[in-house]
Amino acid sequence: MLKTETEHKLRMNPRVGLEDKELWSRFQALTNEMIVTKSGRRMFPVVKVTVSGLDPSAMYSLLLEFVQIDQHRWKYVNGEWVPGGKPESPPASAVYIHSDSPNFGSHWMRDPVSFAKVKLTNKTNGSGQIMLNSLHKYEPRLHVIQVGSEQRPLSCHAFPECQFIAVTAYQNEEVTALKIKHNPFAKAFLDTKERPDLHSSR
Amino acid sequence: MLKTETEHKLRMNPRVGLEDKELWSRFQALTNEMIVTKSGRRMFPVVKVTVSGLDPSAMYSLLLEFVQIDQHRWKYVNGEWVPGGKPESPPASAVYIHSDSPNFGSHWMRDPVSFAKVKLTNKTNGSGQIMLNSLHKYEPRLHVIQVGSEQRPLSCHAFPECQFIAVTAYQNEEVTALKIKHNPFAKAFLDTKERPDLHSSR
DNA sequence: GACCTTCTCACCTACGTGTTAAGC
DNA sequence: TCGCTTAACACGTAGGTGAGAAGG
Repeated sequence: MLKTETEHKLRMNPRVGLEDKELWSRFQALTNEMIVTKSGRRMFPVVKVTVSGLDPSAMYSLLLEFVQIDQHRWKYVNGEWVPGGKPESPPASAVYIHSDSPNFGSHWMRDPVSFAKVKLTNKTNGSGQIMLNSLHKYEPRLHVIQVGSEQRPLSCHAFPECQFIAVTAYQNEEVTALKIKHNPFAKAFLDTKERPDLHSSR
Repeated sequence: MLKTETEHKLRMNPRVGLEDKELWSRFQALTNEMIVTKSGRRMFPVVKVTVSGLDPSAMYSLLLEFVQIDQHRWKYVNGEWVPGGKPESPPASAVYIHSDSPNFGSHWMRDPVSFAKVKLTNKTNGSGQIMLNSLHKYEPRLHVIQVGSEQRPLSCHAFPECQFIAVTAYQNEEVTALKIKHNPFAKAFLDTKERPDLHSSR
């Protein structure tokens, strides 16, 4: 069953699944926002994927690309995101290489692959950080690349549930509340930002 | 100059250098000790090496092996380590695979390679931790392995300066004092363990 | 003035230290 | 008792949060 010809490996078709889809969908319903800072800010939720269909003994790299999915700049007015203004020139390629790269197919398929450490910025920074235009809309896409053999992409998988607008400060307070509710690092703000429909004492 | 034949790559001779030799030597002079715990304990100092002489485009893994260098169990008596008792059966192979593995020769040669995250234990634990026999003497050795092509070791480099006795609690208080003096994580104990020949009044 | 960005801050998570007392 | 191991602990490092004030 397991052919070893390079020809066979190149034809393998990776399958990709997004984890935490329910949480992502709740942010998507509100129009998600991600903070960008000079020194780089992590994403929350985290893009986390299950991968299958790779050759266990072949070598791959996993890349997360951030694609600006429309031309206009966005603006938050009266509780709503509306297109407006002139678009910024799209920055250089926004591609994060997963730090486990390169690695065997068996490694990528063993456990879900987390992109927790990717950092978003609005300044040209030291390597490893992703520069985005503030107030523009992005969609993350996963690329699986086989090492050697021309490095051409084996597959590309888009995550529409993970679309977001890059911001330097949160605009929609419902987004803020949902981030605080689920991100352990924001636990300090749990008391003050609880939804009014919950027990608000204490 | 750069031949691409596999035959050539296999013949390349990696060169390895140990960093922080001066610090390691100071511990060696006292007979170094490393704590082992159930949940795993990091080493201090950290084994850190510079690597050169690899094929930049070939793929390698770096392994740190802990070799039990003599048969007897050691005992700390009257400020001295003396051999004694019967030796434990040597445990299964104690080999730590650097988490950047596998990677290109260019990656390993770009910056010094740190083994800061290796954890030493005295219990059979979840993977990734190195089990050692307490009160036995060990020497770390670095193996450079080329991926594919039979996985046979390209080179093996021993670090006699890094020999240590595994312990569950420090025996020589001079070792303790030197660890506290240089390990940032032990800064809480700097006041109480200062050498008497230094200014001891804050 | 309105909008967007930057900086500092308190407050967390997460975990690496040797100490100490208890366990065996 | 003695020797060795374990677990709880206080106190650090390192760095991820949004808040809020200040800057442009």
